[in-house]
Parts: sequence; C-alpha cells; structure tokens
Amino acid sequence: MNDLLTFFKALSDETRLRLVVLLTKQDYCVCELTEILALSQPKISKHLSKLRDLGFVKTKREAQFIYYQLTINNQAMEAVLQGILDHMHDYEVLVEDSKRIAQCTLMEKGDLR
Amino acid sequence: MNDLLTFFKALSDETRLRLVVLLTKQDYCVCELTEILALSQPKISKHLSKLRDLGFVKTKREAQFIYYQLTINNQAMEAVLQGILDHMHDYEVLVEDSKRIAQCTLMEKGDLR
DNA sequence: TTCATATATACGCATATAAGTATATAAGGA
DNA sequence: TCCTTATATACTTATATGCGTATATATGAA
Repeated sequence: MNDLLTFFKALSDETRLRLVVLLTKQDYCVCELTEILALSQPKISKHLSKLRDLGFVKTKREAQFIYYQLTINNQAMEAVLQGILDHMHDYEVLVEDSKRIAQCTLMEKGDLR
Repeated sequence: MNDLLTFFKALSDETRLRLVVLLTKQDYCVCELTEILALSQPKISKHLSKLRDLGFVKTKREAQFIYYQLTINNQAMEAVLQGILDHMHDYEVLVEDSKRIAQCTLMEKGDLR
C-alpha cells in the first residue's frame, strides 16, 4: 500500500496539491504552472520533479517547453482525486488557480514572457 | 486549505491510515487497536494522539479504557475517505485488519489480556 | 494501600522535507 | 556563435517526522 501512502504524502503539500488539481484538467508546461501558481520557477520545478519521481506525472518535451501530464492509473487514487475535485469549490486557492487558467490559456505563449 | 493538507499528511503514514480506516467502522480503545494492528502500544498511542491533535479523532474514557472516535466533519475529507473505503479491497493490509476485527469483537475484554 | 493493566509522554536518534539562492543545461533565435 | 528563455539541480539551512525504549499517570481489583 506504499503507492497510496506516497500519493497522500504527495498531496499533503500545498504546491503539489495545486499542481495535481490543475493537471487533472490538461497538461501544462513549467512556465505556465509558474505563472498560474505565481510561485518561483525552482519551487515549481522541484515539486514537479518530485511528482515525477513518485510516478504521478510524466513529461513530454515540445521545443523548449516541457509539458507535464498526470499519470494516475490506480483506482483508489482516482477515487481520492475525484473526491477532491468534487469539493474543490470549498478551497479558495484552488478556485483562484482555475480562474487564472482561463486567463492563461487565452494568452499566446509569447505573451507569457 | 490547510485542513485538507493536514488530512493528507495524516493519511500518509501506514499506521495512521490503518487506524483511520478501522475507526470508520466503529470506535475502538487503544488496546483493541494495538491488538488488531499488532504494533507496540506507544506507537499506536502516539499516532492516535497525533490524529487527535489534528482534530480527526476524539476520545471518550470508559473506566480504564479510552475509546477513539473518528470526527471527520468536512465534505472533501469524507469524499476522500469514501474513495479509500471503496477500494480498500485492493490493499491486503487493510483487508487483514478488517478480518482481525471479527476475531477481536467476538472476544470479551477480559480475553484481550 | 499495593499491584496490574491501560494509556500517554519524554528522550535521543536518524532521516526526510521544504525553502531560497545560485548555477547548470538545453533549446531557439539573431 | 552569442544571447535569451525554459527547465533542472546543487547547496545550505531550518524544521519536521517516525521509531524504540523507558517511564509517568490513571484506573480497577485484591
């Protein structure tokens, strides 16, 4: 059951929880996530690489961008994740992140910098 | 959202996850939990007191026994917990714990010692 | 009151974790 | 090739975490 424990540990950090929730909607590259969460790039990168080490996301390079994709393939974890999504409206931060996606996805990549 | 993060941190330890899952069925005293999980009493006590400090369980003394009761009163957490329960069959340890309950609840308290 | 049981806690140790700052690497464009 | 941007990682520091062992406290029974 270490996989499940590890999943909970991954979700017990605010930055990672926000990242995971965002990635349930679509893939994002590091600079987009940095923009949406408004946190430092090393901080985002470190948490993403932790999520990758733990096997919860995978990466795909496209030119200079590295896209992160959620790779949860476990029923218990999916159920847990769904539980969060069903109640994310109770958590201001998560709601705000989602709002910021809207702005972000309207931008061209060039406008991000 | 600290409450949710704290909840995940609580569940990211195997002993605590097992305790929480057990307590979803009914209240137990420390010696019963020690018996079911087959772990040292201080270990069980420490994790229970951590769960209590975090507000996820409360205690009720009955003679020499102290019963622990789950006190999750948050929709997101309940949803997460339900997600685990729905898939606990995938986790041998949790299933074994449940089997050991059956033996335990048949015993008289006197037989436990 | 004395003993046994139930439970909690303190201590020491080893390890893990997160953060910030600085820097390294890789890719694209001029 | 040189510069800029995207991303990863190293280093340091501060804090947290879990464990085992020993011990303290509370309750009931003899």
